[in-house]
Amino acid sequence: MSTAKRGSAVTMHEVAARAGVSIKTVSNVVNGYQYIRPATKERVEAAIADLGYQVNISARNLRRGRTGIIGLAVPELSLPYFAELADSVIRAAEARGLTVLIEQTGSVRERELDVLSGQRRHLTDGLIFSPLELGPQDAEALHVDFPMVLLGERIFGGPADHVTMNNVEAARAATQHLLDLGRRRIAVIGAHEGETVGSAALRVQGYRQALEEAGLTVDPALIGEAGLWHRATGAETMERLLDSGVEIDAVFGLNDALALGALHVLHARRIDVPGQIAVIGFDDIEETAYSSPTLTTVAPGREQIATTAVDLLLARIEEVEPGRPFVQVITDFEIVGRESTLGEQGTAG
Amino acid sequence: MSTAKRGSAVTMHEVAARAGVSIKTVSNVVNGYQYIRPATKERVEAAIADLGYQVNISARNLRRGRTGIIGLAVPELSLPYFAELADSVIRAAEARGLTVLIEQTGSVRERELDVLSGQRRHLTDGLIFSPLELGPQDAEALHVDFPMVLLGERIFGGPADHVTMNNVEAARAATQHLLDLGRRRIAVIGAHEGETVGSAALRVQGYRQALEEAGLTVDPALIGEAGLWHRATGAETMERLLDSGVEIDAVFGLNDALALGALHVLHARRIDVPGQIAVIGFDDIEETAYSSPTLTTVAPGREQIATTAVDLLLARIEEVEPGRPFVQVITDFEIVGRESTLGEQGTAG
DNA sequence: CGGCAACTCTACATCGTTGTAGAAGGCGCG
DNA sequence: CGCGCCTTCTACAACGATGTAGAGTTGCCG
Repeated sequence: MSTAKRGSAVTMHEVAARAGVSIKTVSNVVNGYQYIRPATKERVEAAIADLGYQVNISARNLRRGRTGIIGLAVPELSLPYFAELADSVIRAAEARGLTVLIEQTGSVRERELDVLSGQRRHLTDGLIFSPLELGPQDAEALHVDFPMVLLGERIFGGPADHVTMNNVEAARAATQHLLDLGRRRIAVIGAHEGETVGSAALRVQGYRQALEEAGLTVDPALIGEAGLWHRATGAETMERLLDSGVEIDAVFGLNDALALGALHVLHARRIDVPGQIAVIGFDDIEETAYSSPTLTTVAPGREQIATTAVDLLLARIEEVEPGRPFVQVITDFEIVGRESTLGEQGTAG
Repeated sequence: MSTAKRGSAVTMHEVAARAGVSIKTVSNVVNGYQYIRPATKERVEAAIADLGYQVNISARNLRRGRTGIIGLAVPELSLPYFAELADSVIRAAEARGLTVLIEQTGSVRERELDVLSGQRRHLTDGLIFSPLELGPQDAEALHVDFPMVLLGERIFGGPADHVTMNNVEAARAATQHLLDLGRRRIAVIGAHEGETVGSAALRVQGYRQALEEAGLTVDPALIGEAGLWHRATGAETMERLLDSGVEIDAVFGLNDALALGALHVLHARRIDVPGQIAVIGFDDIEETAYSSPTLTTVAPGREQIATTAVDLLLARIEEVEPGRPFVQVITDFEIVGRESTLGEQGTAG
């Protein structure tokens, strides 16, 4: 039914010629301009179908000064949390007619800085950026002149919209969950020594708060460092803690990967979870519902984060409200209780 | 040091004016044209730096007819295998100066077809496509006139380059691994009834081959259907098989997610793995090295698949060899033995 | 019936870059 | 000296779309 010869691009000129109208009328039809006689519209549409015409996005972008693409910069897609986040962002963007271009920073500071200044910014209308390594010394770099939404705590006072969960509060709740179960020797896995503004610091802070509110003192021997928040480092840190001989009856993994790594070690060492040691994670990645035992964790409202971020970015791109001050949106979280703290009763159907 | 006012885009005209040269000379400098006096080049470069100029990619794309972006269409990033694959593809593309735009098809046939004809094709120079749902009836749709590389078995005789592992052979090896351990009642999870060309069919075929070579007959009661290859469906199928009362001493999950779902159920039912039932998966996603027990699986050479696919696509895009016939590249695989079949001896470090 | 508004469509300039063609100057060589 | 060749740079016309301005038509109202 269609003569579609897409290889050698059909342009509006050819469609216009076939329909016997001007090229601008074709443009008008394509863009849904209202003042077109139905008969003309039909002729143009028929010509479009016959020739298999599709608009040249590069040309449109050039003319409109917009690309319809937004960038999403994350550490790595092989980290399940970011893969799931990317999934949600892509869905949210798609629902709003946007396409997503993903950049991986590999949690390397230099690459995170590149993202802010790189060539790729010209391919996109805006950026959703989840930095891990940038610190206060990079605040200046965040003063960019394109629409950007940052994911994660507003740690630098940076000039951009932020979407984040309340890390301190969520970590406090996670710790409280363990305290409620009668645990008193709660280890942390994933702390970053010296850091004061990142997720690690905030979550540790929440942990401390919960302990202090419960009248307990924080034992430094229970704070396990882990630079990268991967399964492997979680496993290593767990081993280090166990080998140190310090008494432990619960573990708070600052993200799920760490907690899963810890779970792995506990299993290997035949330590009963949650009998001897209860474990809680953070992020609610899908895997936590299928590990053995299933992992109690903090669900950060991924969908909500994604849609909020896309909406904020779109508002900036479209300059709905030109001088709007930068906002910080705090999303909801929830403790999802599973076997690693509740035991068998935590089992789902 | 730089007067950078990027908001209202600096163009080549302004750079040219400031450097006192023609706009084309600026273009020449930017593109590394060789016949430029060093002095001129310096002046232009200084002007570029002063004004914070960056080329407008849309304009360049329009003029060059290329975008430097390749599309990657996968079912879902929340499936770890595809997230890890996307990770590898992005890295490979980046190393070759390309950017990747991801599309999720959600394993919906209609959306997979959209990918082949959609608007987005104009944003990209080519496509790496991992279809799951397209069947023989869609062969026609695969006749596209843009560069495309398909991931997965060359199931439709489609006119495109293919990169795939040998599914049949790999599944045969996986099954053989279980047979070598003395297992005889090997269940399969993830079969697709009636399918003859997809990964499911090919892997089941490999399974059958191995059994037949071992002189065993294939018991239909051991073949568990599971449409979606998710953890949840793996769990459901495992439960169904167990409840059916059929004797089982091993399970072959046609992908890791299914196997992990099965593992979860076995754990919940206190069935010893691999004591009573050994489990093997397929894909070697990172999670398999950290599950409890760790999961034996088939590693498909993800990096190799990604780099090969990107290279093939790039060759098509650049028409290195215009009429080159379509190739099918078979990548290597490897059985990674872990606890779920080998028991404790399978433990790493 | 004149005038004004609402339609419908068109010509042209323009977005910012790069390819083509060629001008201008210098140099070597016969 | 004159020719050709290399070097350096420029003017101009594209790429394919859309915004602007405005030319014709209708139709309605007073």
